[in-house]
Amino acid sequence: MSVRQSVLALLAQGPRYGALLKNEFEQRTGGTWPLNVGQVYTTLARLERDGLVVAAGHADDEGRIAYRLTEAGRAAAGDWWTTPVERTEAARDELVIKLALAVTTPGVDAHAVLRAQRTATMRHLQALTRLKLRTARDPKSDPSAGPADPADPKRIVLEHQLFTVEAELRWLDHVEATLAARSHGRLTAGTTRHTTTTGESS
Amino acid sequence: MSVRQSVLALLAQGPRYGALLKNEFEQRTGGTWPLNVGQVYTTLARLERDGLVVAAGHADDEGRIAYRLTEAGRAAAGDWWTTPVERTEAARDELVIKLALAVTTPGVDAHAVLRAQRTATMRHLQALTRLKLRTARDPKSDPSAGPADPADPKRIVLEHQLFTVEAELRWLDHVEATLAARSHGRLTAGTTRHTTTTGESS
DNA sequence: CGACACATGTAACACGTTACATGATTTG
DNA sequence: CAAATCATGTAACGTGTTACATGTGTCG
Repeated sequence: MSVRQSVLALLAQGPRYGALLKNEFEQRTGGTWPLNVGQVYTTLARLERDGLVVAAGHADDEGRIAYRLTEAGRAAAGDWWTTPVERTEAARDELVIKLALAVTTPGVDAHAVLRAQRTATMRHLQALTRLKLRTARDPKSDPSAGPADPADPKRIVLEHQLFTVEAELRWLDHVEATLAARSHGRLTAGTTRHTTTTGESS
Repeated sequence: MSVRQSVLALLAQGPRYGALLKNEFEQRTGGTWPLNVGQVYTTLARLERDGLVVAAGHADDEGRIAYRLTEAGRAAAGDWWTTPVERTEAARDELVIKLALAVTTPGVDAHAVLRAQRTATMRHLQALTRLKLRTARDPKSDPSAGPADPADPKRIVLEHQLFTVEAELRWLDHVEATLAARSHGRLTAGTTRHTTTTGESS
């Protein structure tokens, strides 16, 4: 629903045409998520089908076709701001499912899965940290703009990623520690392998 | 891809029929994610189309039709365990997108959005904490089973949710603090409204 | 027998996403 | 003029998801 809602939110600022919506979405989300133009048009078509937007009819001088919100559309856009995103139903997270299955599947070395994931997550965290440092001393294109805009969407998005990845890492460590504690008492299953240094498995 | 991969992983333990796959998935993920049986069948059909599984042909005495992995299927299942989940391309997160747009949309009170979300997230966190406490002293159905199974998928999933929600909360606070700092120095844009108590916008 | 639970399966839709076709305008 | 750019739009596919139709035992 993110793209759909975003298009609504952007249109709430005034009529826009497809390609502009693409650009505005990408800029306003800090260039984090590329948005295929085609998807904007499919989204607009679906929104029109649902009576939330209407096309301005025919193209202007440059072939652009603006869309604007209907009353229902304006309501939907407004609701988005006031209604919190519901995390009640936990999202199906591939990593969590994978680990839950891993620890309950005989013959699968959950430790190996954990270690591989940890490495990848670690790498990701480092990449994000580098990105943050770089962005911090290069705020968009304004070399002497003071202490960086607090409302910079790029910053907000990046920091969310950092918080999230850090949490994932902590969780991985936590699970590993918990699992390690088990192996201490006694070596439970015969299928569990402990390769001390290598991380590879054929 | 989660359902698809999960079905592959379960089938790697041996042939299964549809309804059994549903049950096993739900149990092994701690009952966190209900899985519509119909989806199992559609998934199986798609896996068969892709040559990863094959049906055992005709139903057994009780009308069950088992599926088993092909060679390609076995390979795909194995790859899942060794290949880490890639978070490189940040997932489109509705909340993050929403806030990024909120802080860059004139006329939208980002503070109000933040506060509403914070309340909801807080509530969610409390629900999870309660759930954890309850589960802690009631490990599935074994009243005297010692210090709870470390490999309990329910525990793993629940803890991931806790880590994640806590991170989200920290992030929300962080953004709020950052934004608040801005209002302190000087009132930046003319479009920014500071409704001290109300959170409504027409 | 009738109700219920179990099991299979299909049809339909949602959103996201990409690849491709087309036209117009700008620019070297 | 040719190439690049901007813009629109469609067709097709992928996964997830639900609603519904159907058959088959079991049990009171």
